[in-house]
Amino acid sequence: MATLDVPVLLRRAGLRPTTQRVAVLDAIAAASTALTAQDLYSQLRERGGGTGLTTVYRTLSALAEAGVLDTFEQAGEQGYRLCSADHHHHLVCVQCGVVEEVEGGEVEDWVKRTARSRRFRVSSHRADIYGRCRRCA
Amino acid sequence: MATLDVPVLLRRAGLRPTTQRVAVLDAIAAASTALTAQDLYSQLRERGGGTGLTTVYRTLSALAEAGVLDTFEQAGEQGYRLCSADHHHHLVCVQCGVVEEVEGGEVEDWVKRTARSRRFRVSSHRADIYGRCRRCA
DNA sequence: GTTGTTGCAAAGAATTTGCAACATA
DNA sequence: TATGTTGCAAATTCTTTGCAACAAC
Repeated sequence: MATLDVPVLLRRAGLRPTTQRVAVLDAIAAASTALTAQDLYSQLRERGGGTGLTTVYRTLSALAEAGVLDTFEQAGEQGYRLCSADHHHHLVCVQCGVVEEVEGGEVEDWVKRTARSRRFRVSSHRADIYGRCRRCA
Repeated sequence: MATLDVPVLLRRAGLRPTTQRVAVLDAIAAASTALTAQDLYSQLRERGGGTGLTTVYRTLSALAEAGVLDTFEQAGEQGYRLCSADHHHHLVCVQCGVVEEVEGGEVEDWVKRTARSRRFRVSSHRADIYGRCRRCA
Protein backbone atom coordinates (compact mmCIF):
# COMPACT_ATOMS: atom_id res chain seq x y z
CA MET A 1 0.00 0.00 0.00
CA ALA A 2 1.33 3.46 -0.90
CA THR A 3 2.08 5.71 2.06
CA LEU A 4 -0.86 7.86 2.90
CA ASP A 5 -0.47 11.38 4.17
CA VAL A 6 -3.72 12.01 5.97
CA PRO A 7 -3.15 15.70 6.76
CA VAL A 8 -2.36 16.41 3.12
CA LEU A 9 -5.44 14.52 2.03
CA LEU A 10 -7.53 16.66 4.34
CA ARG A 11 -6.01 19.87 3.07
CA ARG A 12 -6.64 18.85 -0.48
CA ALA A 13 -10.27 18.39 0.47
CA GLY A 14 -10.30 21.92 1.80
CA LEU A 15 -10.35 20.87 5.43
CA ARG A 16 -8.01 21.88 8.20
CA PRO A 17 -6.17 18.82 9.49
CA THR A 18 -7.39 18.96 13.05
CA THR A 19 -6.69 16.23 15.57
CA GLN A 20 -10.23 14.94 15.28
CA ARG A 21 -10.31 14.81 11.51
CA VAL A 22 -6.97 13.10 11.34
CA ALA A 23 -8.22 10.51 13.82
CA VAL A 24 -11.31 9.86 11.72
CA LEU A 25 -9.45 9.54 8.45
CA ASP A 26 -6.72 7.42 10.03
CA ALA A 27 -9.33 4.99 11.28
CA ILE A 28 -10.98 4.81 7.88
CA ALA A 29 -7.68 4.32 6.11
CA ALA A 30 -6.83 1.43 8.40
CA ALA A 31 -10.07 -0.39 7.63
CA SER A 32 -10.69 -2.79 4.77
CA THR A 33 -14.46 -2.54 5.14
CA ALA A 34 -16.83 0.40 4.95
CA LEU A 35 -17.47 2.03 8.33
CA THR A 36 -20.42 4.09 9.47
CA ALA A 37 -20.29 7.28 11.50
CA GLN A 38 -21.50 5.31 14.50
CA ASP A 39 -18.83 2.65 13.96
CA LEU A 40 -16.12 5.27 13.87
CA TYR A 41 -17.47 7.12 16.85
CA SER A 42 -17.39 4.03 19.07
CA GLN A 43 -14.02 3.00 17.73
CA LEU A 44 -12.45 6.38 18.43
CA ARG A 45 -14.12 6.56 21.78
CA GLU A 46 -12.68 3.19 22.82
CA ARG A 47 -9.26 4.37 21.88
CA GLY A 48 -9.67 7.28 24.21
CA GLY A 49 -9.59 10.03 21.60
CA GLY A 50 -12.34 12.49 22.32
CA THR A 51 -14.04 13.06 19.00
CA GLY A 52 -17.70 14.05 18.97
CA LEU A 53 -20.29 12.25 16.92
CA THR A 54 -21.20 15.49 15.18
CA THR A 55 -17.64 15.95 14.05
CA VAL A 56 -17.49 12.41 12.73
CA TYR A 57 -20.61 13.01 10.66
CA ARG A 58 -19.34 16.33 9.36
CA THR A 59 -15.93 14.97 8.48
CA LEU A 60 -17.35 12.00 6.61
CA SER A 61 -19.75 14.11 4.55
CA ALA A 62 -17.04 16.55 3.62
CA LEU A 63 -14.61 13.83 2.60
CA ALA A 64 -17.22 11.98 0.58
CA GLU A 65 -18.16 15.22 -1.13
CA ALA A 66 -14.50 15.77 -1.95
CA GLY A 67 -14.24 12.31 -3.49
CA VAL A 68 -11.84 10.98 -0.88
CA LEU A 69 -14.37 8.44 0.36
CA ASP A 70 -16.81 6.15 -1.37
CA THR A 71 -20.19 5.61 0.23
CA PHE A 72 -22.18 2.42 0.67
CA GLU A 73 -25.62 1.83 2.08
CA GLN A 74 -25.66 -0.71 4.84
CA ALA A 75 -28.96 -1.48 6.47
CA GLY A 76 -30.19 2.05 6.66
CA GLU A 77 -26.81 3.45 7.60
CA GLN A 78 -24.24 5.13 5.44
CA GLY A 79 -20.89 3.36 5.26
CA TYR A 80 -17.68 5.11 4.16
CA ARG A 81 -14.52 3.70 2.67
CA LEU A 82 -11.29 5.31 1.53
CA CYS A 83 -11.02 5.18 -2.25
CA SER A 84 -8.66 5.89 -5.08
CA ALA A 85 -9.10 9.08 -7.04
CA ASP A 86 -9.75 7.41 -10.38
CA HIS A 87 -13.06 6.01 -11.38
CA HIS A 88 -13.61 2.48 -10.18
CA HIS A 89 -16.16 -0.11 -9.11
CA HIS A 90 -16.45 -2.52 -6.21
CA LEU A 91 -16.43 -6.10 -5.09
CA VAL A 92 -18.21 -6.25 -1.76
CA CYS A 93 -18.08 -9.31 0.48
CA VAL A 94 -21.48 -9.78 2.07
CA GLN A 95 -19.96 -11.85 4.84
CA CYS A 96 -16.89 -10.04 6.12
CA GLY A 97 -17.63 -6.68 4.53
CA VAL A 98 -14.34 -6.31 2.73
CA VAL A 99 -14.50 -3.93 -0.21
CA GLU A 100 -12.09 -4.30 -3.13
CA GLU A 101 -11.82 -1.76 -5.90
CA VAL A 102 -11.94 -3.10 -9.44
CA GLU A 103 -11.81 -1.55 -12.86
CA GLY A 104 -14.89 -1.07 -14.95
CA GLY A 105 -13.72 -2.63 -18.21
CA GLU A 106 -16.80 -3.58 -20.22
CA VAL A 107 -19.00 -1.58 -17.92
CA GLU A 108 -17.75 1.66 -19.38
CA ASP A 109 -18.67 0.51 -22.90
CA TRP A 110 -22.05 -0.61 -21.71
CA VAL A 111 -22.71 2.78 -20.17
CA LYS A 112 -21.84 4.60 -23.38
CA ARG A 113 -23.77 2.30 -25.65
CA THR A 114 -26.85 2.20 -23.45
CA ALA A 115 -26.91 5.94 -22.92
CA ARG A 116 -26.60 6.56 -26.63
CA SER A 117 -29.40 4.25 -27.56
CA ARG A 118 -31.72 5.80 -24.99
CA ARG A 119 -30.57 9.35 -25.68
CA PHE A 120 -29.53 9.72 -22.11
CA ARG A 121 -26.92 12.24 -20.99
CA VAL A 122 -24.77 10.42 -18.45
CA SER A 123 -23.47 12.20 -15.40
CA SER A 124 -22.30 9.18 -13.45
CA HIS A 125 -22.77 5.49 -12.99
CA ARG A 126 -22.18 2.85 -10.44
CA ALA A 127 -21.53 -0.88 -10.70
CA ASP A 128 -20.90 -3.12 -7.72
CA ILE A 129 -20.65 -6.86 -7.27
CA TYR A 130 -21.80 -8.56 -4.07
CA GLY A 131 -20.87 -12.02 -2.90
CA ARG A 132 -18.24 -13.87 -0.91
CA CYS A 133 -14.61 -12.99 -1.07
CA ARG A 134 -11.85 -15.53 -1.55
CA ARG A 135 -11.40 -16.01 2.17
CA CYS A 136 -15.08 -16.30 3.06
CA ALA A 137 -16.22 -18.48 0.15
CA MET B 1 -47.45 -1.70 -21.21
CA ALA B 2 -48.84 -5.14 -20.48
CA THR B 3 -51.97 -5.18 -18.35
CA LEU B 4 -51.13 -5.46 -14.72
CA ASP B 5 -53.26 -7.44 -12.32
CA VAL B 6 -52.40 -5.96 -8.98
CA PRO B 7 -54.36 -8.42 -6.82
CA VAL B 8 -52.70 -11.34 -8.57
CA LEU B 9 -49.31 -9.76 -8.11
CA LEU B 10 -50.00 -9.42 -4.42
CA ARG B 11 -51.11 -13.01 -4.09
CA ARG B 12 -48.03 -14.21 -5.87
CA ALA B 13 -46.01 -12.32 -3.30
CA GLY B 14 -47.87 -14.19 -0.58
CA LEU B 15 -49.93 -11.19 0.48
CA ARG B 16 -53.71 -10.91 0.74
CA PRO B 17 -54.95 -8.35 -1.72
CA THR B 18 -56.49 -5.94 0.77
CA THR B 19 -57.89 -2.57 -0.20
CA GLN B 20 -54.86 -0.81 1.26
CA ARG B 21 -52.28 -2.96 -0.44
CA VAL B 22 -54.01 -2.67 -3.76
CA ALA B 23 -54.03 1.10 -3.34
CA VAL B 24 -50.31 1.16 -2.60
CA LEU B 25 -49.34 -1.06 -5.49
CA ASP B 26 -51.69 0.76 -7.87
CA ALA B 27 -50.00 4.03 -7.00
CA ILE B 28 -46.55 2.57 -7.53
CA ALA B 29 -47.55 0.99 -10.80
CA ALA B 30 -48.82 4.33 -12.05
CA ALA B 31 -45.55 6.09 -11.30
CA SER B 32 -42.55 6.36 -13.60
CA THR B 33 -40.26 7.40 -10.76
CA ALA B 34 -39.30 5.68 -7.54
CA LEU B 35 -41.56 6.64 -4.62
CA THR B 36 -40.84 6.56 -0.91
CA ALA B 37 -43.18 5.34 1.78
CA GLN B 38 -43.76 8.95 2.77
CA ASP B 39 -44.52 9.92 -0.83
CA LEU B 40 -47.08 7.18 -1.13
CA TYR B 41 -48.64 7.94 2.21
CA SER B 42 -49.28 11.59 1.31
CA GLN B 43 -50.45 10.66 -2.15
CA LEU B 44 -52.97 8.12 -0.88
CA ARG B 45 -54.06 10.45 1.85
CA GLU B 46 -54.78 13.26 -0.63
CA ARG B 47 -56.90 10.88 -2.64
CA GLY B 48 -58.96 10.20 0.43
CA GLY B 49 -58.09 6.53 0.79
CA GLY B 50 -57.35 5.82 4.41
CA THR B 51 -54.13 3.84 4.36
CA GLY B 52 -51.85 4.05 7.38
CA LEU B 53 -48.18 4.83 7.14
CA THR B 54 -47.34 1.59 8.87
CA THR B 55 -49.19 -0.36 6.25
CA VAL B 56 -47.41 1.47 3.48
CA TYR B 57 -44.05 0.60 4.99
CA ARG B 58 -45.02 -3.02 5.53
CA THR B 59 -46.42 -3.42 2.04
CA LEU B 60 -43.33 -1.95 0.42
CA SER B 61 -40.93 -4.14 2.36
CA ALA B 62 -42.88 -7.25 1.57
CA LEU B 63 -43.11 -6.46 -2.13
CA ALA B 64 -39.43 -5.58 -2.38
CA GLU B 65 -38.59 -8.81 -0.60
CA ALA B 66 -40.73 -10.69 -3.10
CA GLY B 67 -38.91 -9.07 -6.00
CA VAL B 68 -41.91 -7.12 -7.23
CA LEU B 69 -40.26 -3.79 -6.49
CA ASP B 70 -36.76 -2.45 -6.98
CA THR B 71 -35.32 -0.20 -4.31
CA PHE B 72 -33.33 3.00 -4.66
CA GLU B 73 -31.69 5.22 -2.08
CA GLN B 74 -32.81 8.79 -2.33
CA ALA B 75 -31.40 11.26 0.14
CA GLY B 76 -31.64 9.00 3.14
CA GLU B 77 -34.99 7.61 2.14
CA GLN B 78 -35.82 4.34 0.47
CA GLY B 79 -37.52 4.67 -2.91
CA TYR B 80 -39.52 1.86 -4.52
CA ARG B 81 -40.34 1.22 -8.15
CA LEU B 82 -42.27 -1.55 -9.87
CA CYS B 83 -39.92 -3.79 -11.82
CA SER B 84 -39.87 -6.65 -14.24
CA ALA B 85 -39.17 -10.13 -12.96
CA ASP B 86 -36.03 -10.67 -15.01
CA HIS B 87 -32.67 -9.33 -14.08
CA HIS B 88 -32.09 -5.79 -15.26
CA HIS B 89 -30.32 -2.51 -14.60
CA HIS B 90 -31.37 1.13 -14.53
CA LEU B 91 -31.14 4.49 -16.18
CA VAL B 92 -32.07 7.08 -13.57
CA CYS B 93 -32.80 10.69 -14.47
CA VAL B 94 -31.35 12.91 -11.76
CA GLN B 95 -33.66 15.74 -12.76
CA CYS B 96 -37.14 14.29 -13.16
CA GLY B 97 -36.49 11.01 -11.39
CA VAL B 98 -37.71 8.77 -14.17
CA VAL B 99 -36.32 5.25 -13.98
CA GLU B 100 -35.96 3.13 -17.11
CA GLU B 101 -35.00 -0.51 -17.03
CA VAL B 102 -32.20 -1.59 -19.34
CA GLU B 103 -30.44 -4.84 -20.04
CA GLY B 104 -27.04 -5.59 -18.66
CA GLY B 105 -25.25 -6.65 -21.83
CA GLU B 106 -21.51 -6.33 -21.26
CA VAL B 107 -22.08 -5.88 -17.56
CA GLU B 108 -22.85 -9.55 -17.13
CA ASP B 109 -19.58 -10.51 -18.76
CA TRP B 110 -17.68 -8.03 -16.67
CA VAL B 111 -19.17 -9.50 -13.52
CA LYS B 112 -18.13 -13.02 -14.45
CA ARG B 113 -14.67 -12.11 -15.57
CA THR B 114 -13.96 -9.88 -12.58
CA ALA B 115 -15.29 -12.36 -10.08
CA ARG B 116 -13.21 -15.13 -11.57
CA SER B 117 -10.00 -13.15 -11.54
CA ARG B 118 -10.51 -12.18 -7.91
CA ARG B 119 -11.81 -15.59 -6.86
CA PHE B 120 -15.01 -14.02 -5.71
CA ARG B 121 -18.26 -15.97 -5.43
CA VAL B 122 -20.97 -13.68 -6.79
CA SER B 123 -24.38 -13.57 -5.20
CA SER B 124 -25.68 -10.44 -6.91
CA HIS B 125 -24.66 -7.26 -8.62
CA ARG B 126 -26.05 -3.89 -9.43
CA ALA B 127 -25.30 -1.43 -12.20
CA ASP B 128 -27.12 1.87 -12.61
CA ILE B 129 -26.54 4.89 -14.80
CA TYR B 130 -27.39 8.41 -13.61
CA GLY B 131 -27.87 11.46 -15.76
CA ARG B 132 -30.50 13.36 -17.71
CA CYS B 133 -33.17 11.61 -19.67
CA ARG B 134 -34.07 12.50 -23.22
CA ARG B 135 -36.70 14.99 -22.12
CA CYS B 136 -34.65 16.71 -19.45
CA ALA B 137 -31.32 16.93 -21.28
C1' DG C 1 -63.45 -19.35 13.74
C1' DT C 2 -58.75 -18.98 12.66
C1' DT C 3 -55.30 -16.50 10.89
C1' DG C 4 -53.65 -12.53 8.53
C1' DT C 5 -53.92 -7.36 8.47
C1' DT C 6 -54.49 -2.66 9.95
C1' DG C 7 -53.27 1.60 12.28
C1' DC C 8 -52.57 4.26 16.16
C1' DA C 9 -49.35 5.67 19.47
C1' DA C 10 -44.89 5.00 21.19
C1' DA C 11 -40.32 3.63 20.62
C1' DG C 12 -35.90 3.47 18.02
C1' DA C 13 -32.30 4.99 15.40
C1' DA C 14 -29.61 7.82 12.21
C1' DT C 15 -28.55 12.35 11.08
C1' DT C 16 -28.75 17.51 11.30
C1' DT C 17 -28.83 22.07 13.46
C1' DG C 18 -28.21 25.98 16.96
C1' DC C 19 -24.87 27.95 19.34
C1' DA C 20 -21.26 29.14 22.60
C1' DA C 21 -16.49 27.76 23.50
C1' DC C 22 -12.27 26.85 21.28
C1' DA C 23 -8.38 26.37 17.91
C1' DT C 24 -5.90 27.60 13.84
C1' DA C 25 -3.96 30.48 10.29
C1' DT D 1 -7.93 38.81 15.26
C1' DA D 2 -10.77 36.71 11.83
C1' DT D 3 -12.37 32.55 10.44
C1' DG D 4 -12.87 27.71 10.68
C1' DT D 5 -14.00 23.86 13.96
C1' DT D 6 -15.87 21.37 17.83
C1' DG D 7 -19.40 19.18 20.60
C1' DC D 8 -23.21 19.20 23.48
C1' DA D 9 -28.10 19.17 23.58
C1' DA D 10 -32.18 19.49 21.09
C1' DA D 11 -34.65 18.87 17.06
C1' DT D 12 -35.73 16.30 12.72
C1' DT D 13 -36.83 12.46 10.08
C1' DC D 14 -37.35 7.89 8.57
C1' DT D 15 -38.65 3.41 10.10
C1' DT D 16 -40.12 -0.24 13.33
C1' DT D 17 -42.84 -2.36 17.08
C1' DG D 18 -46.66 -3.40 20.54
C1' DC D 19 -51.14 -4.34 20.58
C1' DA D 20 -56.16 -4.27 20.30
C1' DA D 21 -59.67 -3.88 16.72
C1' DC D 22 -60.83 -5.67 12.30
C1' DA D 23 -61.12 -8.25 7.76
C1' DA D 24 -60.34 -12.19 4.76
C1' DC D 25 -60.27 -17.00 3.96
